[in-house]
Amino acid sequence: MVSKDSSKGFEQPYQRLQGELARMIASIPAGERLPAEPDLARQLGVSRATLREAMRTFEGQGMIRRRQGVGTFVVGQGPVLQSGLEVLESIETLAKRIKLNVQMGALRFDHIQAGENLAMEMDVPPTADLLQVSRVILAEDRPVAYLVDILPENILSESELQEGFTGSVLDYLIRRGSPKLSNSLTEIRATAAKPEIARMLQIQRGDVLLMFQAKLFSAEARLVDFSFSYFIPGYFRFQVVRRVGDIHS
Amino acid sequence: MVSKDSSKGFEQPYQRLQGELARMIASIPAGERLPAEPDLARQLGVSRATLREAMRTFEGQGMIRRRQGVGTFVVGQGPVLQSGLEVLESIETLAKRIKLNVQMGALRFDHIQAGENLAMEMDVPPTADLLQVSRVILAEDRPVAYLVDILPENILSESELQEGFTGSVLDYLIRRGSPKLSNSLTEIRATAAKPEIARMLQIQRGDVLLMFQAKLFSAEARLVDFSFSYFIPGYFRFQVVRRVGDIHS
DNA sequence: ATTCATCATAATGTCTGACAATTGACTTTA
DNA sequence: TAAAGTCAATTGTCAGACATTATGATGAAT
Repeated sequence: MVSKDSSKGFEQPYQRLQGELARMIASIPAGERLPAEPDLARQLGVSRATLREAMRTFEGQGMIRRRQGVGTFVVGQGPVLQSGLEVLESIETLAKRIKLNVQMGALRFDHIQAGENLAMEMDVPPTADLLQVSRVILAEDRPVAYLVDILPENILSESELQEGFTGSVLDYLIRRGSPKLSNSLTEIRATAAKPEIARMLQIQRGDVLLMFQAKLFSAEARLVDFSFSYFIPGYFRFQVVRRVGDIHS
Repeated sequence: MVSKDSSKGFEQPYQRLQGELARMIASIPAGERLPAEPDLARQLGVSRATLREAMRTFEGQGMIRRRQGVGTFVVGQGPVLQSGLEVLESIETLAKRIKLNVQMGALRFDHIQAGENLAMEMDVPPTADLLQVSRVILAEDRPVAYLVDILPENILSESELQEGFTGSVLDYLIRRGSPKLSNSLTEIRATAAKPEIARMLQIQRGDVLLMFQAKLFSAEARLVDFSFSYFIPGYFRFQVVRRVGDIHS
């Protein structure tokens, strides 16, 4: 049982790697070279094989580029790191990175029953009790987004959210640590503002909004959060790296 | 110099792997288990390390889920494969899959000079000659999308496109095989239809459109295509799997 | 019979070391 | 000067081993 140094000791090497590598890549100017793999592996305290697994994912997201015989380079486009859609993060986290001063306004809780449509989408009985959390996100005191989260009551209760809720259900669930979250399936749409939402966001009815409709799944593949996010164009930049698909069946 | 069987022999192992693994994953029912890594590696003719690099990327895209001590499983959500944004494919390819009868209309070529803005975005001299390809995509004889591609003249010329162009610059470049394409950086926006585009799409000025602004890069990290895609909501469903980010600096 | 602890088994996670393939710079040579 | 050859550095791949974790089987205790 050599315990390996591993100062933290509570994370799997790969997870720690993912974070440290991301920070390192972000800290290196575009176009610059990363240390050679053997050096980098030593420096990060993992084997080259494990390092390469992580590198491959970052390469897949277009953050780095590797050339055999030459080296690994940080690719230009900074924005990929800034707001890539591959990683799910809260509006707050995202906004902080763009150095926006964000606040939450018009918070509202509603206890609703699933009903036909929601029961279909969320795969629960139509009589299921749900908690609906709605709020406006303000940046520099101007409304920029309207967020609605719908969760089963047994996953999150209103009383639990009363304190320590800063606007992001996602961040709250991550902090709480249970259930363990894995990923979200997000559908991207453009929509016109309905009267209710227009009023909340202080825009005109019919104005253009970017909308994410997301299903957040736990590690056990259970749906824990069904959410609608409406964004006023111009405040956020959402980007995604799409690899050219060789898959032509 | 054991030449390894490797029937094809012209691709790097990893690239071949990516395709074969994708097909294999797609062919396995959701929830089912993949063969164990050592077996799978043997079956695909690569080492376990190489296989794991590929697996890691598919895991990152939410297609598979691995559990230590148990195995690797194909994750449910069919939509991931159906119209996930991670893979770049042409509107035609996408439309075919949804079984839409698609056609191209109002094709138009323009020879333009880059100018200030385009020169910035595309990283070319302001005097560079560019080819602009615009067209409307019709589904069931109704306009559903308006596409504009802008390419350097030396990459694609009008005369070359005169024959065999079916509406997708991407598909054409893939078929031609040069330059080799790697990925695109796509920004997702919502916008109101400008008069010109509204006329093309037979909608009202100011109507809501989903818009992709994409930069397509070659394997040498050169920009080969700068494109704008406008979609009328309701005909396509764009989805993306976002993994919960552990990265909290 | 039921419950609990223990063990064996199998799978992924990680490590080590090596060799192959590619690139770029340097050296040598015509 | 220009071409060819050499060499070192770097990523790509491989093989084998051990570590860690989850599952089911086994047997003992209740």
